[in-house]
Amino acid sequence: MLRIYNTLTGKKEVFEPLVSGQVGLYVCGVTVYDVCHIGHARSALVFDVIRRYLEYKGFNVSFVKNFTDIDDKIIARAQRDGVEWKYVAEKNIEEYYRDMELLGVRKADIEPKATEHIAEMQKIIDLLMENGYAYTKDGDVYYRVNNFKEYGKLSKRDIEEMLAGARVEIDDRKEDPLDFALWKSSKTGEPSWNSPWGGGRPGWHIECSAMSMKYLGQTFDIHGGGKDLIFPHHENEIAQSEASTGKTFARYWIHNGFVNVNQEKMSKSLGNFFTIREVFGKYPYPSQVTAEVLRYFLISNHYRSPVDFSDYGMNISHATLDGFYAMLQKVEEASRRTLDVASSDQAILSAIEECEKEFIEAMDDDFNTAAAIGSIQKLRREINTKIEHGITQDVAMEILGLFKIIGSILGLFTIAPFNWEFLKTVKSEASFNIEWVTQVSSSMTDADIERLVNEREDARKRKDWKRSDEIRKQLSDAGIILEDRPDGTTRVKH
RNA sequence: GGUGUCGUACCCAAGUGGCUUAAGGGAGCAGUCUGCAAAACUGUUAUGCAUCGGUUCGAAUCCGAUCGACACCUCCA
Repeated sequence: MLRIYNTLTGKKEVFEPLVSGQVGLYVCGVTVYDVCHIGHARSALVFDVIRRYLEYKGFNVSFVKNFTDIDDKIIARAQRDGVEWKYVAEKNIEEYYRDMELLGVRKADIEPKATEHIAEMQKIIDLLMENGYAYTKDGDVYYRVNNFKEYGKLSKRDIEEMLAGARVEIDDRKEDPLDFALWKSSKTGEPSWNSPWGGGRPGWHIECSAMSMKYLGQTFDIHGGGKDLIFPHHENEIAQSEASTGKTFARYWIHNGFVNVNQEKMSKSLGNFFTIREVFGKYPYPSQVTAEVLRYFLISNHYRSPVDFSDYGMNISHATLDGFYAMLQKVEEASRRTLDVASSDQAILSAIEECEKEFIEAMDDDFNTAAAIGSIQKLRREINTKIEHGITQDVAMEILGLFKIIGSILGLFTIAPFNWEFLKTVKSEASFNIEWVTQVSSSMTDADIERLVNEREDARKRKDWKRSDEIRKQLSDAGIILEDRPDGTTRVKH
């Protein structure tokens, strides 16, 4: 039984979709005025996992994620750079897709663009005009917040208190400072669409009402986004949508927490701002490895809590994944050996069962990926303990199968175990600060490595420990780690 | 000024009334194994969950106060 924390009620609720077996999921995508940072990555990853889990649970998910490709910031960016606003939007959509591919985030089922839904937006504004929720002023159209009695129900805000805060801008054109624009008249040179209220462009918020309702219906199951969108964006979406339809808009609201740096929200002014691209560029491993490390890092916290991004955190995540991949390598080796019966089989099979149960229990509890990961950690330990005594092929296949399923939900373990790249650690003596190694690509070819490993094996047979250790050192300097197995053979990690 | 979230071991982090005299990971220490390593494994590190009161048969979990951190009220994932 899946339970979801609903921002609207402030409680975890049992999830029951509108139509049994179907889920309509809308997530606010990006406003394409710039490239994505790791905050966007977190949001994308969180909802990627939620979507995958819903699918795993057997729901038929309609996942809609929009692009807001017309907005003040896009226009401002275009003016700053002396390019067409359309170019800014298209360029950043391209960049977005590149980033999402790097991250291994699956595409949504429908990815609509605001500029392709102007008519739908105008229809909603029309309805709002008709029933008194909107008014025009000098070619702009505003939403009359005071008429929507439930305004503030999502962000738990009181209209009176907000006014008392006195930080709302005063604008003579509005009847009330809280009113917000549904439609903005365009100045010359700005993008403009014809409308009953004159040439102009949509205000922020209306695009999400239009696109979500178009593809998922006037009432749909889940609406998500970053915590910062609760107010005003989602509050306004509710006001617009519910006032125009008279029906409940989204039933469950899910909001992910921020990515912080040094306990503070990332922001350009603080200079603690990382784009997805920068992280991939800086982290000296293949992008598939980086993707899993970043993903692991971000989902090892609960999605609603803030998470502090750091090099250290990335390294810890990498080291943890190393543990899983090292185990998977051993299991894969075992799966190639023939062993008819093994005393540990039963223990592992029940550990698998236990893990599956705990994993589902954790995910069912508001997508608790942190606890879910705990369950596979326990299994990893159990497998490592038992695998020394040998396991049968069947059991090895069971293990690999389970990790495949769990991996497909979390977006992890997508790399063939022997292709994983282990963390090259540099430990300082003081604590255990691990630094990113700037250069890991070794000049050694696979043939070189093989030759040295073979030479070392000969040396070990002769009990020439000196030569053996020399070679091990030489390889470790090149970033290749050797582990001697009990049977005399050697595992090569690189 | 208003509103909200949060404060769990050396670090990260789950748990939000009895399953928990607090999961999992990292780090430290002590072992097992090993030619030595590495890896893996075992044991160990919070009678206590910011502080002080209260409610309850029972609280990290509920209530109140205090201290601290962050966020939102303006664009923001």
